[in-house]
Amino acid sequence: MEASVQQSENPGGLSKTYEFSTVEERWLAKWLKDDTFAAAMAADKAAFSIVIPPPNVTGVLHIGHALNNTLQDILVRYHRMQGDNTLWAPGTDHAGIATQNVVERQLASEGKNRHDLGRDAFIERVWQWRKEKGGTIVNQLKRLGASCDWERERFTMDDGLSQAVREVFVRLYNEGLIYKGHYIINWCPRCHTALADDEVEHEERDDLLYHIRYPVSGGTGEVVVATTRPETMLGDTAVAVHPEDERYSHLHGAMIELPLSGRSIPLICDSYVEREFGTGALKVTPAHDRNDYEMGLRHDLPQLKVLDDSGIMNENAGPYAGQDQSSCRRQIVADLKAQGFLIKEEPYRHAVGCCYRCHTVIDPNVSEQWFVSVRPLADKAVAAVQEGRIKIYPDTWYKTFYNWMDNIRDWCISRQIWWGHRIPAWTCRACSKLIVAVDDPDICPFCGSSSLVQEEDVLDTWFSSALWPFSTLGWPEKTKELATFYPTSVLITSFDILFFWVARMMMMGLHFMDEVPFKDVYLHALVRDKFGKKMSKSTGNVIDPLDMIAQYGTDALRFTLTAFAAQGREIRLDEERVDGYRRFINKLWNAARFAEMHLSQDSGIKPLTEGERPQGLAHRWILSRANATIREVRAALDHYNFNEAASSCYQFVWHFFCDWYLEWIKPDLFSKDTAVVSEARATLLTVLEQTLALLHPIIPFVTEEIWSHLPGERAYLMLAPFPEPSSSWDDAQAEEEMKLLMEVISGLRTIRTGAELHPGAQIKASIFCANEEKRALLHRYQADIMALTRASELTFAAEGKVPNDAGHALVQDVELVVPLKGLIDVAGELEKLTRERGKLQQELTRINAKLANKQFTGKAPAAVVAKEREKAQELEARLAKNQESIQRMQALG
RNA sequence: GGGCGAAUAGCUCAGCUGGGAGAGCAUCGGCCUUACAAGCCGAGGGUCACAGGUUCGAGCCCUGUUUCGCCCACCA
Repeated sequence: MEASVQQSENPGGLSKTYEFSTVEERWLAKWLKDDTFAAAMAADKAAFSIVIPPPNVTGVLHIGHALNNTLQDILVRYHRMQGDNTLWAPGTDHAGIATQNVVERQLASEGKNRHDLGRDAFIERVWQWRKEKGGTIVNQLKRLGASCDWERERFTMDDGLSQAVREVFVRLYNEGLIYKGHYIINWCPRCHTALADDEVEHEERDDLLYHIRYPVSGGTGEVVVATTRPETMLGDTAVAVHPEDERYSHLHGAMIELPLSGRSIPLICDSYVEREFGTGALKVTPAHDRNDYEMGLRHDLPQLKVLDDSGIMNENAGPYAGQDQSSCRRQIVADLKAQGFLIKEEPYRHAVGCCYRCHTVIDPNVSEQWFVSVRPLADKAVAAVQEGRIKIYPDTWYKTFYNWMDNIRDWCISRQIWWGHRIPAWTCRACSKLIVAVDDPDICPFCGSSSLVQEEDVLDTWFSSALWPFSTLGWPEKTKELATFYPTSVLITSFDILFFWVARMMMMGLHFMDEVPFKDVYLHALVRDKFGKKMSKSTGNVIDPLDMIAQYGTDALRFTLTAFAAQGREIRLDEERVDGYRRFINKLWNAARFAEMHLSQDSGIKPLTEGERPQGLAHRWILSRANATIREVRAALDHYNFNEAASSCYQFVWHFFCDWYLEWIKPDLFSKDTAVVSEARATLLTVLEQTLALLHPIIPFVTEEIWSHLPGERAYLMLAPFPEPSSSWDDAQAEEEMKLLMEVISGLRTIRTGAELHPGAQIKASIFCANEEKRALLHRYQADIMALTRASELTFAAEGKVPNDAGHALVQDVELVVPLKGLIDVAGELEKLTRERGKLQQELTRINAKLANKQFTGKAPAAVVAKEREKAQELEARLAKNQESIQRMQALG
C-alpha cells in the first residue's frame, strides 16, 4: 500500500480554510428541507420535550436569546441523538403593549393615531405588521441553529391558543377565581393601561420633598406634612399620624383644614405611619397612592380622584382642572408659598415606579379591573415544588421562589389596550347582568335581550403565556401531542421572568392539567458586558449576536455562550473570547483536514467495532481518554453544567487529540507496515467520529460539515447516535504509561528550550531509571520519544554519571540527561535550581511537620497519611538531585 | 428595610461530599517542525477580600467585617 500522502488540493475534501458562513447556510437549508428537526412521534421511544420561551414577536435576537436558545438546542440535539422522541416546540408571543406601541409609532409617523383608525382597523393593521415583520426573530433563531420543530410554530394570538385563553378565563371565572373589582392599580398615563405589579420598575429619581403646613380647624395649631407630589393634596381626605406619637396625641379626633381648597379632613391614627420620617405626619390620598388606599379602606375614607387617565387634573381639582400634573405642581407650590403654607423644599432622592415599557412615572389610580385570585393556584405550585415534582436549577432559586409565592397578591389581568385577547365578558344593556362565555353570545341568557356590550379590555400578555406548555400542544382538545409531551421535560429560561412567567405556568398547568408543566426548571444567568454592566443601547455596550455570527460564525458564538454558562453567576461576555473559540473551531477543522488526508487513502476504511482493541499505546490511550470525555460530557449535560461539557470537549480536542495523539501517530500513518497504518487510520476515524458527535449539540454546523466528508455513506450527524463510553476501551494501563511518556517528552523539551536549542537541532539524550519496568517501557517507545523530542540518539541505563555540562531533569523517578557542551547558561540554571531548592525545602518542612504530628497520623485516613509519606520521600529524592545539579553547575562556573 | 449572590493569576472565570491552587486570554523566550503562524514548543505569575472559629487538615464549613452586584419592598 502506498502510504505517502500528497498535501496538495484534495478535490471533494475539506477546504483549506473553514468558510463558516456558506457552510452554515447550506446545512441549515438541508436540515430544514429534510425535516430533520421534526418530532418523530414514535410511541415506543422516551419523550423529551421543551417549549421555547416565546420571544416577543416584535423582538430581534439579542444576546440573551442567543444564550437561552443555544442551551435549549444543546439539550434537544443531545436527546434527539440519543433516540428520544424529541420535540422542541417554537413560537412567538403577541406582546400586547410592546407590539401595540410599535404599530402606534408607525401610525404616528403617518400623522395618525389608533383612534383615527378605530379598533377593528387598528387590529387589522397589527396583524398586517405581524405578517410583514413578525418573522424576523424566527429567522434569526434558525440562523442560530435552533432545531425547533418549526412546522409546529405557534403564536399566542393563534385561533387555537386564543380558544385556550377563553376556556381558561371562563373556567376560572366560574370557579370564582376571576373577579372584577375596584382596586388601586398601577396606571401608565402614556400607555393608558393598568400594569401588573411586576410590570412596574423602580427607578431612582431626584425630586424635591415639600414640607407643607396643614392648619388644624379652629385655629388650635397645625401639622406639617411632607410630600413629593404636592398636587395630589387636592385629593387628600385625611392626615395620618402614628397612634402612639405623643407629639400629636393632643390632636386625636381633630379636623384639619386642607390648604388652598379649605376642605375639612380628619386627622386619623394609623400605625403604618413612620414616626421617624419627616414630621411623622402623612397626608392621605386614597385615590392616588397604594398605601393611602389601604389606609383609606381601614378608616372608611372617601376616594377622591384628581387626575384623569392621561395625567391631567380633573374637575375635582377645582381651579387647577385641566392642567397637566407637572404644571399643576408648579402652580400649587407657588400658591402654597404665596399663602405661607410652604415651609421648605429639599432635594430628595427616591425610587419611583415606572412603566417597564415606556418608563413613564406610574400614577397609582383607583379603577375597575379584572383580577385572578392567585392564592389557591399559588398553593398548588408551591406544593409541587416542595414535593420535588418540579426541580429548580440552580437550587439557590428555591428560597426566592417560595418567598415570592408567599407574598403573592392577586393578579391584575386587564389591560386597557386593543392588541391582545379581548376579555370574553359581556354586559347586557337590558338587565345589566354580566355574561362570561367561551363563545360570543347572541342574546342574554338571563333576559333574552340581544343588546350586549363586550368588555373593552384585553388580557395581560402573560395570561396567554402562562398556558403555553399546554396550549401549544392543542389543549383544550385531548391531543396526541398533549398525551405524549406533557409534562415537558425542562424549561430553560432567564431568571428575570421566574415570576412573570415560570410561576404562572406552574399555577395554570397544575390547575388545568392537574400535572406540572415541566419537571425541571433551569434558570440561566443574564448576559452582561465584560465589566459586569447590563447591556443597553444607551451605554453602547451591546454585543449583538448577529454581529458575532457574521464575524466569527454561529458555532464560535454558541461555544462561547456554552463555555460561559456556569450556574449561578452572571455571564460577562467578552468579544475576544468569541474570537478565541473561533480558533477552536478552526483547530478542529484542521485536525479533521489532516485526518481526512489519510483516511481518504483507503476507500474501504471502517471505524473500530466496540470489541476491537488496537495494539498501539497511543491508540489505546486516546480511546480511553475519549471514554472519559464522553462520560464527563454526558454527566455535565444531564445536570445542566453546560460550561463543564464545553471545557471537557475543548481539553480533549485541543490537548489530547491534537497536541498528543495526532503528533504521536504521524509515524504510524506513514509507516511501511500496512497493519500499523490501518490500525492508525481505523482508530483515527473512530475517535474523530466520536468527537464530532460529542461536539455536535454545541457546535452543530462545523461538525455536520466535517462528518459529511468522512469516508463511507453518511446520514446526518444530527440524527446519529450520541457517543456512549464502551468499557472495552477503558485502559488504565495505557493512561498510566502514556502519562510517564508524556512527562518524559515534556522534560526533554524543557531541557532543549532551556539551552535555547533551535527546534530543528538534534539532541543526544540518556535516560537513567532504576525501575526496570519503567525503563523497559521507555525503551519500548524509544522511537516515539526520539521523534517527538528530535533526538538522534537515546540511551537507557539503570543509573549513570551526569556530566557537568549536561541538561538534567527529573520526572517521577526517571532522570533525563542531555549533554550540552557550552550551551548551558550556568548563572541562569543556578538561579533556577536555587529557587527550586527553596520551594522543595519549604514543602518538605511542611510535610514533615505534618507527619510528626500524632494528631494527623492518628486521625487522618490511612490513605492520606500514606500519600503524605510518599510525597515526603519524593521530595527528598528531588532535593538530592537538585543538590547534585547545583554542584555540577558550580563545577562548571 | 428584607433577601440573594460575588470577592481565587494582569483580565475573564472553573474549582461539584474539606486532604497536593487550575483553564483560557494576556505577558516573556524560541520556532513556518510535511493539519493548523487562526499554529507549535517552553517559561514566569496567586497571603484564594479581611479577622476570628471548628478540624489532624479550610479556597471549600461556621461567625463577624469590608467592597461590589442583583432582586424584592408600602418611609410619604
